[in-house]
Amino acid sequence: MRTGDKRQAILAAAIRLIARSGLHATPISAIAREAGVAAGTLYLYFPSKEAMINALYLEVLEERDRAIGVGGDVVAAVSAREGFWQFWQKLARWHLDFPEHANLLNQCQASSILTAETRDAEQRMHAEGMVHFDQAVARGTFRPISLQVFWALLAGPIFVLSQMRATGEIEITDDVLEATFDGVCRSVLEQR
Amino acid sequence: MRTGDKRQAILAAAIRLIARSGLHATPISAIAREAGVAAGTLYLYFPSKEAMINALYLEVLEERDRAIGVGGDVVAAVSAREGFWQFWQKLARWHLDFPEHANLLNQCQASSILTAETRDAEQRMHAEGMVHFDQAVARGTFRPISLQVFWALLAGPIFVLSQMRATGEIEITDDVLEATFDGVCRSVLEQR
DNA sequence: TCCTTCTGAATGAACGATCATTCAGCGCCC
DNA sequence: GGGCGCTGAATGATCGTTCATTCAGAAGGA
Repeated sequence: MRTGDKRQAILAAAIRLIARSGLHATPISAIAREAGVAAGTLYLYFPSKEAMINALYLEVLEERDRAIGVGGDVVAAVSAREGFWQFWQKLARWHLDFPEHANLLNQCQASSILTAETRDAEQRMHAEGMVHFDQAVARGTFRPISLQVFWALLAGPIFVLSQMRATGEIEITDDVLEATFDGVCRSVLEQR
Repeated sequence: MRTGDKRQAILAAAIRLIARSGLHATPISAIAREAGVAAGTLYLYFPSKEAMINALYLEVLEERDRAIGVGGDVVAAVSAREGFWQFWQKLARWHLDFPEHANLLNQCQASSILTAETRDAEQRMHAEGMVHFDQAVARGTFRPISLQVFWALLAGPIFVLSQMRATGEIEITDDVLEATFDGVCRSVLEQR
């Protein structure tokens, strides 16, 4: 087993269990058992449970950012809608392909377990994405709205669909995804 | 103190503490202290902590449904956009006026603490809202999309804005609300 | 009206279970 | 044999839940 594999095993186990049982009902002992390590091993990699969850949150966030790219799709495509689709679809697919990861982000954000340092790190991560957004607005690709409203209109529907599917309220087909994307386009894209 | 006041005091205390500390870090002892009752008193009103949270979830959900009405606004207004605004704005205002309540819904939904009975009860609550939606689609008020996609496009942005404000990432002004609503209208309203 | 009896809501100390965390010791590889 | 990665039993704190006890007030008789 390579160095660092145990760390990844612990984080992967934590994601599975937190998604299955919730943050409130996922003890260290269960995470260690699921990861196939001893409880004490966890404290070789993280100073505390809270620190572990914060590290997990940031790693999952980075994973998602890596999966959707830095936003280069929007600038490199033939049409505004096509470029935006590439970007939006990656974000949606990630949330649907990794429901446990998406759920972890949700639980962490809502439960006030994240420290100020974690939130700062998140802000710094998102800072580079803003550059692409400003450029796209200046070019007339997006309607002139603030970045926050833009993100709410773009990502909010994905989060709701993802959560609906987690509770079995809906099955996400390509039709559903395209219908949602069509709506999102109308809300944020400059119609010409 | 009237009969039932203690029950309400317990639920109100639970909302405050769960929003402040998270579901994972809110013991019965703290809820009882915050409510000004003994720990044992909690078990006169609820069979267990889990049952208390489930009851709390349903009551907050009913409270929200009561605040936004049954959807009569959409049918009774002079214009489609005006009627939809009345409805959408109530939903948005509720989430912004009661951030602790909104956060509770979020934490409960994400943490798999809700029982199958609770989810069933929620489904039954939402059933009546569908009737208005179907009528509005038939009348040509809304674009022909499924109820789930409609809800995702309508409510998703509100949830994101509400969560952003909770973390201090944004201040919600009337401008922000109107810009978001404008986007939502473009995505779900039939443009004529 | 006054005294006695009864009721049940409320209490909070106590309980066993379980939690996060620690650390002395084990085994493995250089 | 020495150092390192890892173990898992031990620890004290804290958890959800219980229940013997309290006591304010309702009920009823004289």
